[in-house]
Amino acid sequence: MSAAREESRVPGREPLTAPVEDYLKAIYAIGRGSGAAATNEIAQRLALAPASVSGMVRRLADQGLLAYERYHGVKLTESGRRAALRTLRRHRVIEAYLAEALGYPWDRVHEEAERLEHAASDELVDRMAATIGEPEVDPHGAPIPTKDGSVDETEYTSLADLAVGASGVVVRVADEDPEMLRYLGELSILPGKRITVRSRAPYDGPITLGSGRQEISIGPALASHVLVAPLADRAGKRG
Amino acid sequence: MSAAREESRVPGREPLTAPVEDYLKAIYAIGRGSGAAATNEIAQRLALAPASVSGMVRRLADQGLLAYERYHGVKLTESGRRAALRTLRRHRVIEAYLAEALGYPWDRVHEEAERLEHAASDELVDRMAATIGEPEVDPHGAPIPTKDGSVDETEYTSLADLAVGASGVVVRVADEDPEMLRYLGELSILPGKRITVRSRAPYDGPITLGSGRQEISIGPALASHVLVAPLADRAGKRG
DNA sequence: GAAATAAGTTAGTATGCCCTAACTTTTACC
DNA sequence: GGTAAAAGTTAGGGCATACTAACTTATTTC
Repeated sequence: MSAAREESRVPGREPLTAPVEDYLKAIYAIGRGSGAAATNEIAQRLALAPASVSGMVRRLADQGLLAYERYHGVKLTESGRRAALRTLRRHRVIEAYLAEALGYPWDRVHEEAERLEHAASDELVDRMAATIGEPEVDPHGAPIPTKDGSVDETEYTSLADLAVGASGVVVRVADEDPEMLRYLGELSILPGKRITVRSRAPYDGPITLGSGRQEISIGPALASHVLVAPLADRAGKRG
Repeated sequence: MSAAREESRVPGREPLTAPVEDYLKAIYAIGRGSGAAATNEIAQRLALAPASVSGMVRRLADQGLLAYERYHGVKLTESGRRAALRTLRRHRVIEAYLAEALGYPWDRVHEEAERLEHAASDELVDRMAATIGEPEVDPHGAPIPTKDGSVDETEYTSLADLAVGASGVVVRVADEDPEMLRYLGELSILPGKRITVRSRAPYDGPITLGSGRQEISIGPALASHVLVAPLADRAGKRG
């Protein structure tokens, strides 16, 4: 039980609140690399009212974490970007650790990490990473930022955009929806899996894939959540 | 005013906030077994103003977690006790896990656990416990409550109360002060260690101990933070 | 057992973060 | 290029938790 509640800082990090870290993560995810994040999109990702975002965004700008121009969205400052990447590192290392060291199924690591990322110190996260061999990606294939704040920001191709005949290796799947993850698991569409687009039905219809020795068929909504590294054999992207 | 709040439950636990969990832990620690907890003592443990405690205590009573009589302190209800023990289990399992699985030094597990206990799900805590073999005590020797809410509440003797000539096994040390823990570590006064009181200087002076093949001397303030299970050989308690 | 002291409470205020309702600015379209 | 729709903002509240200052109740002391 803590006496001396004083500062209660987490070692190696300014004491950002959980909501603030969530805002920064969301803004990073939206404007990855460059673009500005729209108030409405932040609100949607965080399941908040746009008005709430306006208020918070102003405070974050005052703290120097965001560059904010009224009516024109926000961008992370360098300091904001660093804070976002620290949180992202925490999140993904925790996900990887839960899966690797504690046998968590990949569809449930996200939710647990979502809470732990705000409580774990950098030291804990670094120990976790070391214990499981400094992984470079989380269980869904998302790259883990390094301690010094760099990330692989390669933009991969969505499976929904891969042309018929093209092959690729699944590098990453969206991590938030447990049901979707379980389904992808059943189909064994997992990071590392090599797949080939065999056919696409018209009007955004099902996509048929060759994957290993089996053939499977998925809808475009699902396909859009699967990112692949195209293999240079026959075809490229589809417009 | 407040009634049951819906959303965002942590699996297997009512959605208590971090402050509430801290209050319950503190109240449990104060009145362990029976007694009522005084407002001032709660305030001191949590490093809060007494007025803040009055306010919170009323709300917790409204929620059925405390029995509260104005001007006469509080006691945990059965529901409050269960909640306190869940948090305590989380705390101690996490401490044990950090030490065992991640190589944390015993003087730093407390602080980290203090934050994680509010974010970890019961499932995570149970997986941690299973992974390190269902420990019964944390690294400082404190008993870990079981999932179904029972704890060993044995009251041990403080080393400060052990009579000259008496022997005992260290079962537990206070866990909050890292510096003290490092010092105890240097002296290798650790849970499991067998010690004998060789002499006591008068006027609350230093206590000389035989411990293994060495002889060490500690002050009564430190000794009061070391709990021992007396061995029935020569003498009993003092005072 | 009354006065002094300690302990505890209420009142009023602050902060962080959220909401809805109403208003303003930007954008998109004919 | 003016107007409707979309996007964003401000105004005004609410809730949880904390604080200080002032008041009340309980306990101690002579």
